[in-house]
Amino acid sequence: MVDPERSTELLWGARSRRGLSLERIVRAAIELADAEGLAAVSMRRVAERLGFTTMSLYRHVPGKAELVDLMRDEVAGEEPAAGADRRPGWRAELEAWARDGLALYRRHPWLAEPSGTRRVPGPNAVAGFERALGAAARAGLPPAEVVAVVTLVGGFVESAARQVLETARAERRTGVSEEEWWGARDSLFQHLDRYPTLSRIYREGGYDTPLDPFEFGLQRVLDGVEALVRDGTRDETRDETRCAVCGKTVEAAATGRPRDYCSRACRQRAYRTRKS
Amino acid sequence: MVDPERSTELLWGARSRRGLSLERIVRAAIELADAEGLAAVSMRRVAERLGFTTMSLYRHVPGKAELVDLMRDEVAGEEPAAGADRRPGWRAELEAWARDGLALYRRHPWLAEPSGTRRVPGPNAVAGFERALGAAARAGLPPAEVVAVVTLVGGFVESAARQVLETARAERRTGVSEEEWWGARDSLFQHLDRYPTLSRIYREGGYDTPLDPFEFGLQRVLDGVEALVRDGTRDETRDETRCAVCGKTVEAAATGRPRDYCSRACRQRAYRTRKS
DNA sequence: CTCTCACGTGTATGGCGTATACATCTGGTA
DNA sequence: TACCAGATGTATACGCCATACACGTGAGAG
Repeated sequence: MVDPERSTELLWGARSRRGLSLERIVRAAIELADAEGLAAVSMRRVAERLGFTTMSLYRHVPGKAELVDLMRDEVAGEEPAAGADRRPGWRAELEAWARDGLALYRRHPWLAEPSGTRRVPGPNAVAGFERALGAAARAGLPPAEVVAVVTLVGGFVESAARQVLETARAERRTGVSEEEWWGARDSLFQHLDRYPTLSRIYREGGYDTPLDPFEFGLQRVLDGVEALVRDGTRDETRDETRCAVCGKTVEAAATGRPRDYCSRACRQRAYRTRKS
Repeated sequence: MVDPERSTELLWGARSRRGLSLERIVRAAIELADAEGLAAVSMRRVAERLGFTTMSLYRHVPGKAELVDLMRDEVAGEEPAAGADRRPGWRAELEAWARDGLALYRRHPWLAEPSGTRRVPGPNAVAGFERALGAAARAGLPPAEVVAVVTLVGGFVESAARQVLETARAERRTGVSEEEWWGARDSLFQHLDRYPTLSRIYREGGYDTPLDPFEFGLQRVLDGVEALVRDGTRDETRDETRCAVCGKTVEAAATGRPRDYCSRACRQRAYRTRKS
């Protein structure tokens, strides 16, 4: 059903050979999704918006999964807002990348919507990845850690975007704020005295002015990366190395092994990965 | 279509009033999802597995969305593996919580699968949340930050679980390892010289033995939280406070305002949130 | 013993992705 | 100019999905 091979071919192939229809289909689908969400994107509706029959789409796109892949990569190619701050340094660059990512999700909220299709990276998505790699690489980390850092930040952006968009959607749906909505869920909060910490934190005002999950999380994540960077540059001659799985600093064993793991669990994981 | 009110009522209500069917339905649906994925869970298939007609389910469950809510909360109530390490201290507890979360995703991979339904928290999910709040609260952070930390870690676990399960699924599907799969995508990698950093990192072996995204990311995230904790306890008498949006440390302005923001962007965001 | 009503069934509707067979349009060659 | 092959669009149909609605039916309450 889902054919990654065909998807990559479409994503990377010479797009406008005949200059015509594939792009119009993708664009129409994006407009539909922007207006009504991913759920509204059906082959029927896209075709009808273009004034064609449903099956005509299949002359240009193998199926819906590939269409969604193309939609994703198409919007990934949009230029980030030029006005934003572009300070130098790996942290500022990574931060800007993350912020551009969130802006992309804001422009196209359906990106955060679940779709059964597996994601195949297209040229525009890879270009974004490249940009993030460049930023992370300037931190001076070893290559595998550069990749892991970008994966981490990228995953965080998606997760935070989902949270932010979810609450935004909840507010818009009924016209009431998130706070009021939860306030009305008596049926839920009736039971909350079973949870002492939760209700204590609620009483103490932990929910009154919630921190922005994106801004807060981003700073924590980048702080974590920064700790890793500092840890690595601190002292090159020292007899310590990094766990090859999770990156924790570990003192080299007396035996002088070339690579160490911070725990049995991590060692096992490394072996399991290699066995393939 | 999706009715949160009804969902909460079902999730929190006295479950086995008549002792029988709702639980059997949920359990059958979970078995189906465990075996064949969320996509295989249709009202037909669930009913047929129980030896009833499709419509009989609607006597016990208002619709599919609510069924999925119930499935999620049901598995959220499973006991975490008892053998795991249970060291004290907020960091170890939060780490254990995250690891239990990942284990849950491993037992029920469909949790990470996208489903159009919005998630309504049930009692078991809230119990997990309570546990994480307790751990984070022991770090001595102000309440709003405790909530934000748990949100961050929870979001990370979901994101990392998705990544881990995705690669695991990719390996199983064709029987080849992730590495070989990507190696076979010539049509993709042909174009990769357009991306200098990416190909340099690839050449330098950044992809040869990738770090475990869960283990690596978890340590970074917790390092970030730890930096926040240390920052807060370091010096209470100092004339500094935290940005009310993103948690960055900021020096109090000369004017002695009660609450400060680290940047114009964060101040704007705070106002926008309050306007509701 | 009857009434009632929760529970299960049968049938139908409208939407979906897409397989297959057919029609039409177009451009290159004879 | 005539013709034909391939590209492009169309018509119809199938099987799946969630679910609305009207209808039985059987066990417990009065």
